[in-house]
Amino acid sequence: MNTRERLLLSARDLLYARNYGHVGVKEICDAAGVQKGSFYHYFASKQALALAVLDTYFVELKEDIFSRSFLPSLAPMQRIAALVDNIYEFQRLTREQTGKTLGCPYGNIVSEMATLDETIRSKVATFFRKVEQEIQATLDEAVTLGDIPACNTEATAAAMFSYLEGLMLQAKTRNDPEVIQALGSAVLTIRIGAQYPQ
Amino acid sequence: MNTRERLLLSARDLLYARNYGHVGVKEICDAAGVQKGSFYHYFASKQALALAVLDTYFVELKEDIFSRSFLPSLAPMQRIAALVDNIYEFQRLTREQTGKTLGCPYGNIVSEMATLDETIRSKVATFFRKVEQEIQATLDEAVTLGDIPACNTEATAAAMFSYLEGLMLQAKTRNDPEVIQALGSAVLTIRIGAQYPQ
DNA sequence: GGATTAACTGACCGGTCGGTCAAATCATGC
DNA sequence: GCATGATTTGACCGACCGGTCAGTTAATCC
Repeated sequence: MNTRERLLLSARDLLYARNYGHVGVKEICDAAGVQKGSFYHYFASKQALALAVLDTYFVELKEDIFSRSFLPSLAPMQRIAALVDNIYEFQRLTREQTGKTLGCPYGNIVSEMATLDETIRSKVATFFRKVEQEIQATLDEAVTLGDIPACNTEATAAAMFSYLEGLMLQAKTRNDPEVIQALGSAVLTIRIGAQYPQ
Repeated sequence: MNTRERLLLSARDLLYARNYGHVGVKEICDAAGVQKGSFYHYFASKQALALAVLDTYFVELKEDIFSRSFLPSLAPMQRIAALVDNIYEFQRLTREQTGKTLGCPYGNIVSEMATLDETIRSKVATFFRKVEQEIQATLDEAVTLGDIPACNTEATAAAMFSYLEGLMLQAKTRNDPEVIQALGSAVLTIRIGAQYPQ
């Protein structure tokens, strides 16, 4: 594995576990077996590294979870239910491996950095929008199929995603992923602008 | 105003705006017009200061918002709607004053510190539970009055609160409090364990 | 083989971190 | 006036921060 990739992998794990401000460049280098000088051969700054981690590995994680949730074989609303299951499973796994429930990688970094680094904030904001659009497309399909009454699917998708972020923060706060399973089903009850009573 | 109080007030504002790891003891002291030595006369550590801020000013903020939401003159579910309104109003105000949407003070610090400081994590977890209990009591009242069908009010309260945390994270991510108003009404649609179709 | 460039090394930079401490100053009660 | 304890001061500590840089090594190309 090349140097740049080793740095990105170490950074991914350390940043997710302990956040940007609490992880030093030296620590990332040590974990990757790389000298500090080499770090700055591949990345212009610590911030540039963090952006690269967001763009590659954190996005990869989202792709992985989404591809296992948004299956054509499932009915639209079942895909959203599967998304909750897969988020739960991922949080449960990291809890098993690290002893800590770490929450959402994107949610963590944006909570920490939104007011301090506009580049990071807007990158996460764009990422969030994309996720919401995927959920919205699923809701549109559900409406078309008549599975749910017509509603404001854009707003409902944003609300559902906000709820999932809230759930992951709850799980991190309690250091217990089970809350995601216990409360996850409610994501399906969220509705904005429903045109008919349910 | 005495020295300890000045330190707490400076810490409250700085910690809320820029988070624990990104604010130094010296900066808090400078803002309060206090020497560093004096700081350690009143607080054993930076962590102790943060805990004191949580216990006093952040709790005070919550009390303030809740007392203006959970009014006996309002029907139970209207109180929850009022809670959303007051959260929105607070985020809008801080955005107006600081140019940034700062999100939930508790959510921010627990997102940053949950994996690094068990004392802080459990304090926030306990605080969250209390908030959920207040919401639950309101839901119980709504069920008793027949305003909503019976449901698992404990789980529903936790889910509603998670949603509110998610909304505040969204507002911070977009640096725009309006999302709280746009999506806030959906909190009333969240339901877990409803015994009858709505 | 010689030149060029990429990759890497490790010491070093100024500055900041949380925290300490002995001494000075202040307020209080007797 | 004097003693006592609370409060304040500001210099100081070692560790660490993100980042730099001159120089070495390794790979590539003509």
